[in-house]
Amino acid sequence: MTTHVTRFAPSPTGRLHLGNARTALFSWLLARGSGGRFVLRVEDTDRERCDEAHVQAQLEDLRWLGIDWDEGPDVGGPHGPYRQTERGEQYRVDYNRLLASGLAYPCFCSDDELAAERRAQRLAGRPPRYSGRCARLALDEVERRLAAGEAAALRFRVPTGVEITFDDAVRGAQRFLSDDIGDFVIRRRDGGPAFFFGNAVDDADMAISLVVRGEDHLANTPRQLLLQQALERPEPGYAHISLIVGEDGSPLSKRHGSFSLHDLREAGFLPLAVANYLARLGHACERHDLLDLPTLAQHFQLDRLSRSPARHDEAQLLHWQRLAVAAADWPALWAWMGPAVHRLVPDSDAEAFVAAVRENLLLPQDGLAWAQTVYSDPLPIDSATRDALTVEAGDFFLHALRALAVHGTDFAALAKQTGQEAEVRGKALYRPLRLALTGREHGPDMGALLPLITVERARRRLEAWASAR
RNA sequence: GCUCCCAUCGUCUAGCGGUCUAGGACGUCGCCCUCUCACGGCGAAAACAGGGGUUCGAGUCCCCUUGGGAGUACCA
Repeated sequence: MTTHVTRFAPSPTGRLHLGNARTALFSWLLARGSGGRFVLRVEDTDRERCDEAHVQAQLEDLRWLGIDWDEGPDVGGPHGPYRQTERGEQYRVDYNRLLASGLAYPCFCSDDELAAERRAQRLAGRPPRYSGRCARLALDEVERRLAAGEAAALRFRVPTGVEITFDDAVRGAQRFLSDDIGDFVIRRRDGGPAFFFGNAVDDADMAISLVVRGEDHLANTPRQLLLQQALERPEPGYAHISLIVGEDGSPLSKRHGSFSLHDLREAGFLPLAVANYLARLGHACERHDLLDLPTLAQHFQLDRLSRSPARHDEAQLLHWQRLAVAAADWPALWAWMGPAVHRLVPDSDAEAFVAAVRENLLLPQDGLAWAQTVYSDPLPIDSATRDALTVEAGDFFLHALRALAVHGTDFAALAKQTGQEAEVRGKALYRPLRLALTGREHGPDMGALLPLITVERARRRLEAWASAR
C-alpha cells in the first residue's frame, strides 16, 4: 500500500464546516490508514477575515472529532512554520525566482480597472480573463512606477498553448488548456501570498504526497501544477472529493440548519457518530457497523470514493448517533448529558439512571426529559395523559398503592399483585402503571426506573390518580 | 458566455460488457419477540434520468439532451 502524506489546510475565517470536516477526516484516514503523516497548515492570509480565535476554535473542533496531526502550528515540525502569514521568508525566494526568470511580472491594475475589464469581456461574450495589460509593460516603465512607490501585485505568466494533464486519484485523467487560464495573481498588492501560490508552494515544500480537497478545486489544479513546474518543485497527487449538498441537493448553507462541526457538537452529537457518518458519505465502506477511528482508517479506500455529490441526511446521522450512544460507557454518557441533568439526578443515582434510560436516548435533551420525568415531584399531568387513562377501572390505583406498600420498588412484584387484585393483565395492567408513574406511554424498562422514582414519589403519583377518579 | 465535474432504490452506495429476474446499509411499511419504545429476528415496497449509437450482448463504452454542481477573483 502507498504511504500517503496528506494535509488539511483550513482558512480560519469561521467555524469548521461539515464539508471541511469531511475533507480533514478523509485526509487523516488516508494518512493513518497507510502509515503516513498528516500535516495541518493554517491558511490565514486573508487578514480581514482570519483571526487567532478561529484558528483555536478549528483546532479544537478537529481534536473533538478525533483527528490529530504530526505537524502543525501548535506542534511544530520539520517543514514549518505552519501558518502562511509566517512563511514570508519562504515565499520571497520563490517570488524572486519567478521574477528573475520572467515568469512573474508586477501588475499595477486597480480593482476598478480589473472589474471594468471583466465586465466588458462578459458583455462581449468572452470569458472574463486578465487581459495581460501589465504583462506587456516596458521594463523601464515598470521600474519607474515601482520606484515611484506605486503598489503592484505579482502575476504569474501563464504559458500559451500548453496542455496540462494530471491523474486525479478519484476522478481519473484530467486535461486542461493553458490558453483557458488568464495570468493570475500570486502575490497580492499588500504583499501577502495569493491562494494558488501559497497553497501550491506549501504543499510542495511540506512534501505532501496527496492533496485531498473538495471538488471545487479541481479546475484550480492546473494553475498550481503550472506553478510547481515553474518552480521545479515536486507535484503532489490530487484527490478531488465530491462536495456535500443539502437534503434538497443544493449546496449546504445556513438555510439547511446547523452544519458546522461545532453546531453538531452543541446539539449533542457524539464525535464517533459524526466521524462514522462522514466516513460513509460518498465513500462505500464495506463495514456497516460503528467503527473507531483507527479501524475506520483501515477500511478507508481511495478507490471507493464516489464522484457524485453526497447529500447530507439527518436520518443517517441519527443512525450513527444511536450506535455511538449504545457503545458509550456510562461515565461518558453521564458527562454528555450535561449539568442540567446533573442538577436533577443525585450523584448516587448517576450510574443507575444512565443504565435505565440509555436505550431511550439519542441526544442529551432526551436525558434531561427522563431526568425530569423521574425526579419531578409532583409529576405534572398533562391532558393527554389524563385522557389516555380515563378508560381505566376505578379501583386500579388503590390496588397499585397497596402493592407498592408491600413490595416497594420491586416493579415485577408490584405489577403482579396489582394485576391479581385489579383482575387485569397485559397491556391493561402495564399501560396505566407506566402512565401514572411516568406520565408517558413509552419509555425505559419500569423495573429499572421505579427504584429511581422511589417509593415516596411513586406513592404520590399513584395517589394523585387514585383521588382523581 | 466559456471550461470542467457529476448522474443506480427517498438517502449513502455495490456494480468496473455476459454471473443483474441490479446487491448492501439507512429510512419506510408489515410480522415476530416484548409491560411500552428501542434492541434483535424475519419479510416487503423501492432505482439503472431520457434519446441515439458501438457490440452477439450495455447499468457498465461513446455521443447528444436534460438535470445538478464547480471554476473562470488581489476568497480560499
